[in-house]
Amino acid sequence: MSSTLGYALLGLIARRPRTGYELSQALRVPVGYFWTASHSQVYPELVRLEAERLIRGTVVPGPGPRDTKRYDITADGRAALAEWVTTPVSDAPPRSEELLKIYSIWLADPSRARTMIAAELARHRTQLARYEALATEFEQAAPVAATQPGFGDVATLRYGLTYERHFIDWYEWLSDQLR
Amino acid sequence: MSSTLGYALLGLIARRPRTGYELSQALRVPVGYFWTASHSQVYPELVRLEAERLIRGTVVPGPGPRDTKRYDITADGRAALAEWVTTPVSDAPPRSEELLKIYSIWLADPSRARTMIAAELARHRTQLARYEALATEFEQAAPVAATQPGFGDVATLRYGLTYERHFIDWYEWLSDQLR
DNA sequence: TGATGCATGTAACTGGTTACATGATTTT
DNA sequence: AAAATCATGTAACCAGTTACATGCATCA
Repeated sequence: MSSTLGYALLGLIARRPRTGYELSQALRVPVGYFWTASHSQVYPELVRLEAERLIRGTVVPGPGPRDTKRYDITADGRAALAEWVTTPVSDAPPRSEELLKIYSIWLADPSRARTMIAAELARHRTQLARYEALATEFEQAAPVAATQPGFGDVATLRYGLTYERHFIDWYEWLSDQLR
Repeated sequence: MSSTLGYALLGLIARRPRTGYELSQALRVPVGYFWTASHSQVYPELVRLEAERLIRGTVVPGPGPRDTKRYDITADGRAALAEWVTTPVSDAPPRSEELLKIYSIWLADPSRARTMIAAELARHRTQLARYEALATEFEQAAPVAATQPGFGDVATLRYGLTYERHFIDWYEWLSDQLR
């Protein structure tokens, strides 16, 4: 196997069996806070994963009008996923359009630049608030061991939280510089 | 105009005229620390930018065997770039394969997980050291106004620096959790 | 009766990566 | 003599986005 999307799907199915529709819905919001996909990507990928015997689909009567297919992970799928998570990530740095804009911010009109930065700050503060609300929920629940699925949620949420805080700090510094 | 790559190129050319080859070289290392491209993307994009009169190319004798084309930004190009940098970024969250792996780390063999995390920590520490060396250089130079090209470098480097520190803190927390 | 949700697909297009191609000059 | 650098392109492929298509059930 190869594609990152495939592993994103395996990661979801490994937690509990799901239908293609449910997986498509889940991927509209970023999995682990940093991966999205559209349903037009999901359905063909599920076909590929099943062909490779990493997941198994069984037709069940759906809650909607049509029958639906519920996918479950196989032993092979679980092994493939467990192996993938510990292989080194590609060393290509992540792309950021946001940073690329700041690279050329020096030639923008200063008042427009300040407006733009204020808008980005607001956006990141909203996101931070969302993460903080989730974090509060998590803290009230029982602590999770590192071998429980919930650990993935806690760890990625913690990253999201500090990621947004760091972004906000930086934008605050930036808006200071433009004053 | 539209493509992000086009704006990355404009951002470089706005600082000083460059040849296609020089631009390809510059983009092998991420511009603003967060955007790369290969030469096979750069050359066609330069043709498009010139067709839109955002840049102007003049043939000059190159340092190598072939003649080369040196591109300079036009008034239109500068205006397009200045406008783009203050328009809101797409609200799609950035993708991160790294985070997606952590989302499923719970089902990995714990000792392999620890090894992987140690490797990622080392990678981020190396990157941080690189950024810190650059930051020291910048601090020794004269301070730059927000309307000077150097401001883009200083601001993006500052982001890179805190980004890596934040990543390192998070991985340290993570390796604590796995112990 | 019109919108929303359930449910699954295909097609066209865009952006990016990898590989292939060519050929002169300079350095080892 | 071979490798690296200069210099610029094309082609094939892969991943991801947007749009198109269908049709039933439920709710406002």
